[in-house]
Amino acid sequence: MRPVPKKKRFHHGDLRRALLDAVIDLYAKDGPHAVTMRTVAARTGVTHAAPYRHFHSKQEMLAVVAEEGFGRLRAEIVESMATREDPLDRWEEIGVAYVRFAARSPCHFRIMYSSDLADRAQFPALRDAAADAFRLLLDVVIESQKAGRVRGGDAVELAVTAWAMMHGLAVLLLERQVTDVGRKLDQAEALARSASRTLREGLVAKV
Amino acid sequence: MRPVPKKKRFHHGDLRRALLDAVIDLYAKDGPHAVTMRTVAARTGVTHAAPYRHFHSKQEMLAVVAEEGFGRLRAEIVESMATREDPLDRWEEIGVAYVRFAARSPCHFRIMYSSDLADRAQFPALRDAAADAFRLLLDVVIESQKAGRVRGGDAVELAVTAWAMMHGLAVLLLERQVTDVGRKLDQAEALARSASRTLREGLVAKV
DNA sequence: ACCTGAACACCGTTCAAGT
DNA sequence: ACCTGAACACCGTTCAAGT
Repeated sequence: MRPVPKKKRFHHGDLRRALLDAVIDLYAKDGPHAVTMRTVAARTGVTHAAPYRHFHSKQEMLAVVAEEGFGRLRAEIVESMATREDPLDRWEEIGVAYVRFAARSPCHFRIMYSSDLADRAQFPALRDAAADAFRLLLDVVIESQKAGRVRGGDAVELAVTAWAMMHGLAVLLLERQVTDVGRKLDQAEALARSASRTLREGLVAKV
Repeated sequence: MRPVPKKKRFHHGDLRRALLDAVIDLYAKDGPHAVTMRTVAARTGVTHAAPYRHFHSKQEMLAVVAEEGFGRLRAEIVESMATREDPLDRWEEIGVAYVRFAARSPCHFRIMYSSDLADRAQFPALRDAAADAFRLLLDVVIESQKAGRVRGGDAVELAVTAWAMMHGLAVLLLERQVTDVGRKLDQAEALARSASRTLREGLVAKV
């Protein structure tokens, strides 16, 4: 009846969790190259075959990390949206939150959009998590249109336009392709806010 | 005095060129995973150590491909700009050309912005080629400001905003994260044009 | 049920040796 | 000067075997 003490049943209470955390740790410490099945396993104190009990492949393990990243992004967007009432203000806040997430959680962001996970059909849970985050933006667009605050037209297209702008900013800042601008978090946020407002003007223009 | 016939001096007349072309061929045919020193070498009929006579590393070889990509992008932008006189029209045309390039040359585009080449300080020629392309956009922004056609402010910031939007669109379309929208080239171009015009409205707004 | 140890087929890179 | 052949230290993945 009495179960074996959980602590010593296996090497880890929760190896799966430990592996996912190790991915981010190693990525943050030594870069994307340092994240291998072998280093991740070693960091959690198991051999490099052990992770295959919890994930079918390295790709799947990274997909779970990415999925969690989209969950966190969504939570942060929801939180930032709560500070505003006006739909256009909310729109702006989403964009700023998106870029801020990329700046604060660069490892998650890079894994979320890594080319190895581009085939979303292969990772339904990841696709859904990404869609849930996008849905927040889409809802605000629809709300803004209903309130007559932005021009009509395909809501998805407008949402994609806004998303593209923020995604582009996040990527360019993260990859340091924007000369020095991305070094300070404040600058990244300020740039995102400025870009958001420019876009807002453009969207309001044709109401 | 008489040199050895060029044709048979070595296995290739221009192995370097053949290797660079093989990178794109393999990428287009079998994806990024298929591009290894060994497959690239095999495709050009040499052993996998031979490329090291022409490039210090795989990374450097890809950097040269990326550099050529930026050259082609720049040429296409110049060509598309020539069709317009008005600075704001030129601006729009740059954006469309950027997205069109990504849609037509996805392999080059992906290599140009691959995370492995993110450290531009390591590849000065690549950095310069990218800067040359960005310079086209920046010049149009400055021209537009001088003509009083868009609001004032830091020209680099405005140019980055425009670049970010088009880059974001290109990336999202290429990675098929925009649901189905990116399947047809025409749709990608149309979306880019629409987004460009929205942005233009936003930039004109505060003149 | 979960992990180990050894093996397999791959990588990128180096280097003595050939021509 | 340019390429080969063999070696090295890595990968991701598989699987019989242990507990």
